[in-house]
Amino acid sequence: MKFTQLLIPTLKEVPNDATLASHIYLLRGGFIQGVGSGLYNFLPLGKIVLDNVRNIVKEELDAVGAQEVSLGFVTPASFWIDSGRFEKYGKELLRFKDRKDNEFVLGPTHEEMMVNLVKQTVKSYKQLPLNLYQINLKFRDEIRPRFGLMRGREFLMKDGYSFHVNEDDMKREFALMEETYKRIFTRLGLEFRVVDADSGAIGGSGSKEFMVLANSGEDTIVVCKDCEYGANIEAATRKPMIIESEAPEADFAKFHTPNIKSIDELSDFFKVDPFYIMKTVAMRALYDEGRSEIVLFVLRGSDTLQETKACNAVNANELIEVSEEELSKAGLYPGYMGPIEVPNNIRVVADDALQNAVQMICGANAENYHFVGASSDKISVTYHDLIAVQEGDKCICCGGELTYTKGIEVGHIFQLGIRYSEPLKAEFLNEHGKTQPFVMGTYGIGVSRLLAAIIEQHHDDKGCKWTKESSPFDIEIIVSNAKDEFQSQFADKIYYSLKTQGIKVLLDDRKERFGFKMKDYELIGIPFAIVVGQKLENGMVELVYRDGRPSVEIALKDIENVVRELI
RNA sequence: CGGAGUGUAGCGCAGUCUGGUAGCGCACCUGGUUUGGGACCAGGGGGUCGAAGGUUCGAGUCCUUUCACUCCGACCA
Repeated sequence: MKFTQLLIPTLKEVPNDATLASHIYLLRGGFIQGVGSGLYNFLPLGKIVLDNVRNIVKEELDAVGAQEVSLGFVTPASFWIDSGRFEKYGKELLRFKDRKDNEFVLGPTHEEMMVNLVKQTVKSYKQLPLNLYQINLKFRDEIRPRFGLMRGREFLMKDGYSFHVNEDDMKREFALMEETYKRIFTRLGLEFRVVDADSGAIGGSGSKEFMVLANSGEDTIVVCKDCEYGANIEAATRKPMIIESEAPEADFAKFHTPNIKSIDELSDFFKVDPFYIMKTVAMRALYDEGRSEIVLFVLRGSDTLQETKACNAVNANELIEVSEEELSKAGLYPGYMGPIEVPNNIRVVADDALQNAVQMICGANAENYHFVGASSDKISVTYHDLIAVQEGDKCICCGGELTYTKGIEVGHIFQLGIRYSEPLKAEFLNEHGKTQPFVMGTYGIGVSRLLAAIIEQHHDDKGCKWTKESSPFDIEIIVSNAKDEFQSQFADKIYYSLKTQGIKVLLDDRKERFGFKMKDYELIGIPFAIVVGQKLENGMVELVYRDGRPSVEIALKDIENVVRELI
């Protein structure tokens, strides 16, 4: 394409609402245009990149037997009522009515639609397995859209769903999707990590996230320095801690501890490691239909509570903080709460690390008193993994040191099982002629988010640095002085020549000064450029690398070979 | 939803405190000079000052209401 024929409105100044590199450069480079909170138009360049990413996703999925479909963006509310998500999904679900007062939903994800599609068309085990996907718009009325394409309300997502006769076959497909996703992100030139994840609102058992490593990422992930282990902080586990300092020894007793409330104060007062103190965190758990209760989460004083894990442990929709008034109304004393002699049958959940714990100190649920010599046989609770893994903890796989890093979630795959097929009565006849629900998996990729992720990982202070397969063009030709007939004609000649060879070329034929065009080239971020300039008279052009390598001069006769080499 | 902030030309901003002819830079149009790192000169076009109401002889500026957007916290591809 010729620059003069393309709409590429590059911006010299930073739009004031953009803070993140990807947001700034995508706007400045003329890839996208903001139209409202979390809503963007894709301009010609942005659309080309989006299609590149989309095509890679499609190619890889088709290659392993998945089939593309396209589901309606507007979905009847009845589907959502049937699955129970009409209420549960909350305000993110954009609902509206048509002229006849029928209720509809803009699809935020398409489990219901896809299950319905398959339910109507697949009746026999002979038609399985089946993996269907689409690459389509989604709309989620996010509480707080931000960071440009990173978290829009309307976004492009690839969502895939697989249907199987049993768990084993679903797990086989799940593993296949993991491998396929790795190929997709590798082709896009991304440095990423596959991590264990929490399943969240979608539900299901095993789930894995694909994280693009970038400091601006919104997720904290735990990785092992010595092995492949990686997990979202929400799902990360560790090797049980071993403490060197001795456990205190005391018979079970109530101990006067006036004004000694925090773990630190207790640790000082009793001269024991926080490891031997029980920390009790009170949270209010919210359930469906407005029900809620106070729950006490108990863990070792050396640990901190991971809220997502805690939320899952009690099957709540959400955990919120409890005010001091609510606590005292419930008969609880901040600083003196504990799992023993709990008032009013308040629910208590303890961390796995407290199973069989002895010689612990914990709040006595009485003001100014703690118990000493407490052991887990004194308490009747359920045990769950509740702790947030800390940097420096030991890897559960190999014992290596765990550290934190930041990631952008670009893919998430789930083993759903019969979570949707059963309530929606999506069933088939198995080989024994018996009715059984489909065993499902579901697989998502944030396609438009990938554009942001690529730039987050590949940019400098001048602009974008698109990776080979994502770049809108393979190479750019810059005419140094477009009014110089000799330069223009020559640039034109190699432009057409490369183009006929199937190379995607952008010719900057604008009548602007050299510096102006170089700045735009760097901002847009195509991997290579050929500068046709003054040296042309000596039979030379210049090859510029966007990745920072020094440019080199090449002879005219070598241009095509060099270019073919590069791409 | 809680906290903070911003709405003035396509973009970035000043003007608002202290009411008195709506400005600057970039971009855009015309002509000319320039042409290897976002050129220069001259001329020009473009605004219901987010919206509604009020105070006033007079409101971008003061008052009330409202809308939108952005940033910091709980959700997610």
